[in-house]
Amino acid sequence: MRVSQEQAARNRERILETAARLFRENGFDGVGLDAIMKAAGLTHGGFYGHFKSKDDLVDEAVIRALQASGNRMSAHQTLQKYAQAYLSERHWADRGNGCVLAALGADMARHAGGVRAGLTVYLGIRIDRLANLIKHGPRARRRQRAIATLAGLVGALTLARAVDDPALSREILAAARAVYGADDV
Amino acid sequence: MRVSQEQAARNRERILETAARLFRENGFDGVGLDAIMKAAGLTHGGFYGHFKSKDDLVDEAVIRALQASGNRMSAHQTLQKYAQAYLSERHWADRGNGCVLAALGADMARHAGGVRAGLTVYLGIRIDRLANLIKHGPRARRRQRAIATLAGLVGALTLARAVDDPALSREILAAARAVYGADDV
DNA sequence: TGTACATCAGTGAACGCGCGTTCACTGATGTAC
DNA sequence: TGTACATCAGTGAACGCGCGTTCACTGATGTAC
Repeated sequence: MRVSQEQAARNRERILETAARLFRENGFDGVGLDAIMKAAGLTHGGFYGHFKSKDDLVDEAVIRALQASGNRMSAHQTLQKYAQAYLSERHWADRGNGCVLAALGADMARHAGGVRAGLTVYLGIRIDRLANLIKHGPRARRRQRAIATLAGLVGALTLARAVDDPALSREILAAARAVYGADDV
Repeated sequence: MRVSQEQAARNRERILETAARLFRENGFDGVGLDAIMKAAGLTHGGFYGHFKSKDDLVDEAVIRALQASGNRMSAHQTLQKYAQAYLSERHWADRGNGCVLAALGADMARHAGGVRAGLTVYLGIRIDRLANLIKHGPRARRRQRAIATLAGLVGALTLARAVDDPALSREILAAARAVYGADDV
């Protein structure tokens, strides 16, 4: 049954958002088109009316999620506040809607195609913005600290999620908050 | 054709080492038993004489790789030297023999079974050792810095590998070396 | 504004391939005499 | 020490399932008159 063009556009959006969430929760290989389409309220056959292939969907979904987290970052006015939010237990628990770098970092490194190119552009922008949030020091040094801090956030969240023991997870997050969320960064 | 017990034990070792490498290069879902057994010089049918299932192999291979990187860490006498080696371009390029946390961090977080439990134990030990390498400050503060530094190393390597542009990869590694490999950490 | 028809978004069955797992078989190893 | 037989590590074909992809079909939408 045909559907209005507006509805079709909405469906496409919902597929993208659902995929962006399910990929972060289960990895690119950990969720199938069938599950994605079903979660988006459609049947799997209609997928190829919207996207060329699963890889195509991966590309678009990742780029969309990257932009979303970029916007989320921009809501914070200091590096410290961003770090506190990033390293919160809420973010730790909500992998599906959280940072793509922490949820899919290793997966993207292995993935062929447009994902890594999109990430490169996006990460450059994010580093610039983070560097601007740092107050003290010469420009090159601020950029260094921005990169190192971003790496610290991503690594801490990744480790806190990989570990099995909630107490250790909390300790990792708290330690990273103490170091990266401190005023002297 | 039957094989001597010593040869069988050697074959099991080779399967484990091959799997530990291929998993780091391609992810748990990115390499099949067929490819692992072939790379180990055997046929795939013999796999179940050595392991109960692929998940079982994942568990053993990860634990083995974690121990190996723990030994590698112990070879460095200061946190700074360890950071310099960890953030080298050599480590960046050699994912198959490098740090499991950077190569499979997100994958392990999603994986059910023994992998995460093994990682928890191992990571606790590693944090202890890193904290002992830090000279200044009270015990709790040294532990905080050890965790934050480890997170920074893992995150920086992950990002440097995920990005598409070699110049940006090198900049990430260099920035992290400057911050985490400095004497004041 | 109403009618007739072409378009096309979505459906669900089917295909083919890869991969984890099983199994009958082979032949060298290990052991009992 | 030599022989006969049981054991069992490894082989390769086969199975079954899941998943990406295709396709004939449906029926509501959009459009031409």
